Amino acid sequence: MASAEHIKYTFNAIEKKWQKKWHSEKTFSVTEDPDRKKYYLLEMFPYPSGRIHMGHVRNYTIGDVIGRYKRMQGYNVLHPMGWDAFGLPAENAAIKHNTHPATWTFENIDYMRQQLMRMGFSYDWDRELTTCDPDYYRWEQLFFIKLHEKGLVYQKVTTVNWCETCQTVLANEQVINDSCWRCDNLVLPQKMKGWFFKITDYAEELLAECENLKGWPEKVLTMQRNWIGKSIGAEIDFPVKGSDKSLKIFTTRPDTIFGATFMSIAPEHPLVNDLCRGKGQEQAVHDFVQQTIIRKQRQKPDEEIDKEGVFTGSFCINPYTGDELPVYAANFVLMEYGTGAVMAVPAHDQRDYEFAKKYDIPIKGVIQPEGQNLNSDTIEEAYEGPGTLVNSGNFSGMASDPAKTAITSYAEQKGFGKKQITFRLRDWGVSRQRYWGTPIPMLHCDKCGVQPVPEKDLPITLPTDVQFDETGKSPLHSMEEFYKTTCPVCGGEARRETDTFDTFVESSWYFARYASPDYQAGPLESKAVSYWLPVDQYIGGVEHAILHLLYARFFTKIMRDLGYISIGEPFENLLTQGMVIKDGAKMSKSKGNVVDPSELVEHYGADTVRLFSLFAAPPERDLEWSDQGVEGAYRFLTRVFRYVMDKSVTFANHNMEIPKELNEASRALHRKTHQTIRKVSTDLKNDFHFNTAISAIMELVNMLFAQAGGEAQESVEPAVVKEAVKAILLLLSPMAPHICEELWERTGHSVPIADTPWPEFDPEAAKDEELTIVLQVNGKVRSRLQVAPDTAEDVLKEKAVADEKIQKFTEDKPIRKIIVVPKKLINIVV
RNA sequence: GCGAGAGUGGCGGAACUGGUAGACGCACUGGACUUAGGAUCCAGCCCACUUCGGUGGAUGGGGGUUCAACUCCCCCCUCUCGCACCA
Repeated sequence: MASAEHIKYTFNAIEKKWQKKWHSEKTFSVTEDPDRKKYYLLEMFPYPSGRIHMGHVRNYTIGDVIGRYKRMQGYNVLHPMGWDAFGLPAENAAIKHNTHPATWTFENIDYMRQQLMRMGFSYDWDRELTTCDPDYYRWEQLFFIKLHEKGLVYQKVTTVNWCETCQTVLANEQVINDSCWRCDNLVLPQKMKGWFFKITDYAEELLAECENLKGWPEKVLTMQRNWIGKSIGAEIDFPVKGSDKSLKIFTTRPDTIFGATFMSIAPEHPLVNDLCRGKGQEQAVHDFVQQTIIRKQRQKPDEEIDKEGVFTGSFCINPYTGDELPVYAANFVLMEYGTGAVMAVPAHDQRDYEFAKKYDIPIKGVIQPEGQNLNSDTIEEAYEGPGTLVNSGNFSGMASDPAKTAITSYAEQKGFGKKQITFRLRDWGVSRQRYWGTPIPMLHCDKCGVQPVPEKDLPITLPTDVQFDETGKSPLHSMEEFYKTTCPVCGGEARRETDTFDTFVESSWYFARYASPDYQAGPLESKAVSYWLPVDQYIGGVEHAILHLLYARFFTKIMRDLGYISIGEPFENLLTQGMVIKDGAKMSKSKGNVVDPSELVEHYGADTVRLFSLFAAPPERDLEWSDQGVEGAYRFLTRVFRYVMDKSVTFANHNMEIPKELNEASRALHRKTHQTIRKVSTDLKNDFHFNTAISAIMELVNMLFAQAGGEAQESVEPAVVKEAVKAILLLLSPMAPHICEELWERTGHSVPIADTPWPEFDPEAAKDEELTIVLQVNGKVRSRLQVAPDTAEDVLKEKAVADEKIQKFTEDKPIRKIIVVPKKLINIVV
């Protein structure tokens, strides 16, 4: 019997021992090996904000289990880690603490790297990359220049989302409820010049390929589809009466065009001034436009505003009917979508209906729903469904769908319209007025205009000797040494672009760089990327369902079209893990419910923290943190440790064969062992449900304790116990690797568990000797039957009917039917 | 408003293609060991009734299909997330 001291679970020493070993022996470093099947596993890399939080721990633990499991299955597993190191918090911290963003960032990285290592994650640290490293972002600059050549980036002045607090522009995707995604302050519209990626050129492909992303959660795909927002319709020109101009509208309902009774245009529409000039409406329109714009800014996120508008004084001619339609500037028409002008059909569009009622505009029904009689004088809401066209000239009598095509073709023939597909997706604005980011490799020459920086001059490195002031403005804007340059065309004086990239650019391609992180001759080494890509399993939070994942998909297509890679989609399978919750709310400093991973590791060890975050909930669901639950995970590991240490001497000294003849207790354990291997293997393979896998292992451990405890029981064959313990250690090792390696070693294994193959179960051994057949009478459980698995159906029926308890319920009632579910149950209907 | 997901003991969560509802863990209760126990081990633990053998009820609510429903269908309620005047 081992001494108490000997069996103490000294997790701290054990974990550090193995972490050191993994590090020094480069256990998890990999290289391309064409003879082995690769598995590229990736978790979303962190922003180095200071310390890792529970969300990271959960995300990376899930990934680590998969990585270690795949590795034991013989895959060549690439599992890298790095840092999304550019971003605004570094600048804010720099101003606040009077330090440099780089200093702050690198200190955080050092600290967080050590935290991750302390968790025992199986990363290939040789591939660690940091996006603020010029060796990384230089390739981003190269992409940009190449895309500029291809016409896929351009500069334009637009109304952008400006965050006053962050002193920068935000992409549409970064505006949440009209507020900044980072600081939560209200975002204001501002006109500004900036660089854009033509992501809309890829809208169709990004949408279509959603169909092929079989390994993605439907929820994420739906969000992406909605975000891209494809609408098929028509663009029609409505001539302005008494003018040579016309108003271009977009509609998805050309079949309702005969029902148009007015036009509405966005307050910001460029024709607004022309339309009201000389009509006596200038003042009214001007006031309305001003008022609407101001109100839009002040509007609260969820507020539904009343539909309002003002007559511009002009009329448009409906090219189908010749009707004169009054043109209104209306507050609900969006300049950013379609053409910024719409034809209004109050009978068949609820918004137009409300507007028409308010301003007393006629309502004209042109779609007759099947089996109803729509009377446009009495309807109380618009009918938006399909139907048969009425009052629609030659098109009357047609059904909505064919009418859409017919009416559009007519416009095409006559030359005043065409079929048009509109996307909700906007081009991606990437200019940020910030310092701590990748410099945009462009310059402006007064003579030659905007020019890309020549490839040979790359990278444009971010200067480090900069001063910050309280305003938060980027120091680059006033830094002559940086922006003063010469024009590559004429050699004259030129001004370098002082904006930097949106940091989402860095995270849009890092997964590809991991394949060849140190490659100097280009962004990607083709041999390496063609071996490793695509990512087989990507894991991260749902909060990136649109932003990051859409950009990464876009960049993959760009890199493909630039010839760097041959794949079109970056992530084969996507797992979006749920949030970590405490006391019913997301962990946050303001709520005071944060749990610090490092404190827990200190107290219980990394294995316990890992085990609990896997056990408490399946990965895709939110995880409710429970301090007592952690205690339970710790208790379990301690139990395993004590049990194995108790037997370790026996195990280490004997290579035991399992005898052919076993007593009942031994057979039961042997069976349970193989059933556990089967259960854990399927849980890990199918849906990463680690919680049920762990509970299966717990059951096996419980059985060992139960058999060891009872004195009256027959003794269990040591070889069978050894087999069970081996299985427990192997199955548990991806989740709690340190303790398993330690016990593995102490039970006499010289090859580490990480290099040991995943166990196979013996179907013969896993087979139940006896089955419990449930006996029901009229669907209610009345008794149970123990039978051999191969018992014939007639015998089963016979036994069931003869069962004492069953007889109580069936006597003097005729048996109408007996239903037999093989190996499960018998239901007797009386 | 639209779209997606979810509602199961005191709690986190199990339940394969319809077939024993509540695995496993936490909390709780009792016992053993003990100077002590907040360590460990064993046992109990959905609710109600009970002659302690059982009986009835129970997976948000209501209805339906079926020999059999947490699981399938219809209606309703609640919660979470996403989108939100997208023409």
